[in-house]
Amino acid sequence: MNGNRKQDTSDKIMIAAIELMAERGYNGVSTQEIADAAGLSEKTLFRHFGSKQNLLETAFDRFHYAEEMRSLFEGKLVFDLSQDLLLISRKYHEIMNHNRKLIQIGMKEQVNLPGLHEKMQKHPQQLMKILSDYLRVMSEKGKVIAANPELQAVSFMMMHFGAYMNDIQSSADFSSISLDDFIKESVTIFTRALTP
Amino acid sequence: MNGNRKQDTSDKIMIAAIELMAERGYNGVSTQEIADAAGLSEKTLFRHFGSKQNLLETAFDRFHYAEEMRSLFEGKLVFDLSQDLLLISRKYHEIMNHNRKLIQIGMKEQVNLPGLHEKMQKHPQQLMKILSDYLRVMSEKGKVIAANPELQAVSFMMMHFGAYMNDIQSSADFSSISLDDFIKESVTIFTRALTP
DNA sequence: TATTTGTGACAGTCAATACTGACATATGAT
DNA sequence: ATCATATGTCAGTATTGACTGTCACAAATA
Repeated sequence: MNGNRKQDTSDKIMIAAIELMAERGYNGVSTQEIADAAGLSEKTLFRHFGSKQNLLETAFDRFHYAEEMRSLFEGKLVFDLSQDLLLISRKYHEIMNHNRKLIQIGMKEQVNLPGLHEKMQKHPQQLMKILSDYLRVMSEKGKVIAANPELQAVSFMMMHFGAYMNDIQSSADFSSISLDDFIKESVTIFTRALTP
Repeated sequence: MNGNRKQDTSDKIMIAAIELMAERGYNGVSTQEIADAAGLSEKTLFRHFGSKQNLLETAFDRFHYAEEMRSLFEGKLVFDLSQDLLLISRKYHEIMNHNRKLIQIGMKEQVNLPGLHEKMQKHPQQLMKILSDYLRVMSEKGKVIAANPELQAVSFMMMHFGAYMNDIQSSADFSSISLDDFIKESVTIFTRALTP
């Protein structure tokens, strides 16, 4: 009915590639395996992408969820520290989970994907800017202790980055602590620490 | 003079392997490259280790710094929250840095090294146990608010795990914030959050 | 000096893998 | 029905990479 048969197969291949490479790394997966997983022939893979390298790069550009962060929080921050930190940290994990596979690939390959690292750190950086700006304003409002907003923001982000990385690595997470409990605890801690 | 010529070459090879694999991953490095980097012949590599797989496993066992954590803190904790958290977090980064290359390899390869993940998480787990025990005692002493010590300990560890991972990944860390400043900030935050 | 031990050089095996070309086949559009 | 487009099949190339065997050489040891 529609003429996007080509796009569909391209997508299938890219999705299969991402799936496999996230587990075994770029060099750990063959083009044959990717094609099999996509239910297509290896030849088709090369017809679409020309090279394995290009396949990964294209896949990354296509499926890297790169929303403008700033707009996500427009009007959503109510300047209640606890509530806002909760919103921010939930959004953070939401975005990171959305890009989970790509992040896993990026962790493994610094060499096969030049320039990937910058893309991957864009979200966290944006978010950190938003958070430190927010903390600065809150400080001016007298709702947060006057200190170094950057340092505070970094600390908060690092905590969640750590939790996320821990989650990603242990396929069977035995930490026995749910992500949501952790998020709430982090908010409690920071609220108590930063409230004057 | 001494008969450890054999051990010396073995070590050279293992060190070269660790160095290269930390950057490019297990599949990203050939035995030829490893031998070259070690200044030896490929044949020697196989004479010593039999297989590439075994080389990595042996290297891991040999160079994985796995100190008994408990003894490191015997008598060192003075039950001043700020001071003790500082000691613990510094020790954490010290140990992680000591195992830096191996951790980098472990992040990339879940598949080529079965059982590696457990070894790698031993330190953090031990440390977390120590910290949560410590917080429980502090709580009983009335020096820390009564809450969930495990959750508090996890939060603290996650923060430092995140900082460490961030450090490892960005070869050129543009975060413009020094590790020591971060450590101090983390202690400040938690001290303020946990003190009654 | 004679012997053992560790290493190098070289040639080679065998399997995997990225990638290509030629031809046939299916599917949708006109 | 025809035609263009997208895919499959099959056979093949070239390279790489893990790993082996053989012989020669150097150094420590006895």
